[in-house]
Amino acid sequence: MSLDHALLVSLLEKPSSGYDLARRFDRSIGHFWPATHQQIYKVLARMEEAGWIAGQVERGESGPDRKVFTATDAGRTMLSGWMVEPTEMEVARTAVMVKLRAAAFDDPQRLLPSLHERRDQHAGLLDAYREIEQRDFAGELSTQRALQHHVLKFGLAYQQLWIDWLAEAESLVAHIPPKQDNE
Amino acid sequence: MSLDHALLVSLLEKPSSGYDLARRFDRSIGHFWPATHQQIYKVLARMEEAGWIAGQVERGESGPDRKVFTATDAGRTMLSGWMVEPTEMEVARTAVMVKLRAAAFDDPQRLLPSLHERRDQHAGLLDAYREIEQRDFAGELSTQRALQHHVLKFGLAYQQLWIDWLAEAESLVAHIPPKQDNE
DNA sequence: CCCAGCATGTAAGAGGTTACATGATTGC
DNA sequence: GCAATCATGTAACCTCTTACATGCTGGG
Repeated sequence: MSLDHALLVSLLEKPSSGYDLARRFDRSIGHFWPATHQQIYKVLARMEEAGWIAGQVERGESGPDRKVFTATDAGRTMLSGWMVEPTEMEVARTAVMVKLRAAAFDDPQRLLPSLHERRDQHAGLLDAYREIEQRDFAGELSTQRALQHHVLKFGLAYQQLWIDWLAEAESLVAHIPPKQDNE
Repeated sequence: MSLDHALLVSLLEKPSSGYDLARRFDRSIGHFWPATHQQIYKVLARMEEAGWIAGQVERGESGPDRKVFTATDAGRTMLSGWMVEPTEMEVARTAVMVKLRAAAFDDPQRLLPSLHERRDQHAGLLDAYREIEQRDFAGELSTQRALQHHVLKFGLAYQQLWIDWLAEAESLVAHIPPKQDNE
């Protein structure tokens, strides 16, 4: 139930409407906690009722109205308590791993295209992260920025890990004699 | 909907009852696709109905009956088709990242204990993986074993990544002047 | 006698995804 | 006139988690 906390942090960083949050989630924090607008609106409503955030409707002169949310003191307190709780390790469900094991019961070479495609995707993300780093995290950083930068560094290292691992996987799979009866 | 495939692979590796699978998932494949026995029984029933696996009840002389499942040809075909489909990148929801960003609005040092605890957990997993590697993947390996080994290598690198990143995070957080008004 | 392990489930609920809905404005 | 963008939702569905249920056996 931690989309709540991600949204609260986002609102502390900058008061926003649900629509704003949905778009920002596509970029910054959404890389580590993705959410759709449907989810976001629902959680915002729940949090407003709980008193953790307060919404104020802004009349739109040109365009529709927007409801801008701000974190309340109660929300800040809640977040502060959550922050120090031990974080249970979230489980990774990675289909690629299952496929690698499945390859033992088929011609492993058939995996090559999807492995390669997957590697391209990670390389694309890595590039995107690098651009963000260049653009937003060069030179001296405030505390807030430094913390955000460290989060980004995890992303960089994680994508690199995938790229390296997939490259090895491709070469491993490519060198297996095809069509052998292994079971 | 990929617990189906994980179970199928497990059944190809060795025909088993739901109970067996639940216990094996705690160790091997469960590190990359965890599942509880409740889930497993339900999916097994669904897959049997679909004809991907076949169950045979073994009367237990001492102890309860067990229903042992085997992958069918249809199941094998299904798996083979799934294997070559492109794997969409699964999203990582990592609460620690949210907490790091939240720390900018609180005293960051309060994060230290949970970061350290978390690092211990990853170190423990790393050790466990290393033991598995020593025990099960030494010397010459069959195709099946080699593939499984590569999956394990991802786990090793992943845990190491976390450990390094958390260590850096701790030192970053520790060196921030406490109680400053950053917002 | 009680607890741990074997073996199989049902049921309720939380969280997330996908599809669908509405209504206004700006740009081509 | 039509598509895209702004802005906010509802509804159905799937997956996974957590709690509860049952009954039998072997060991201390």
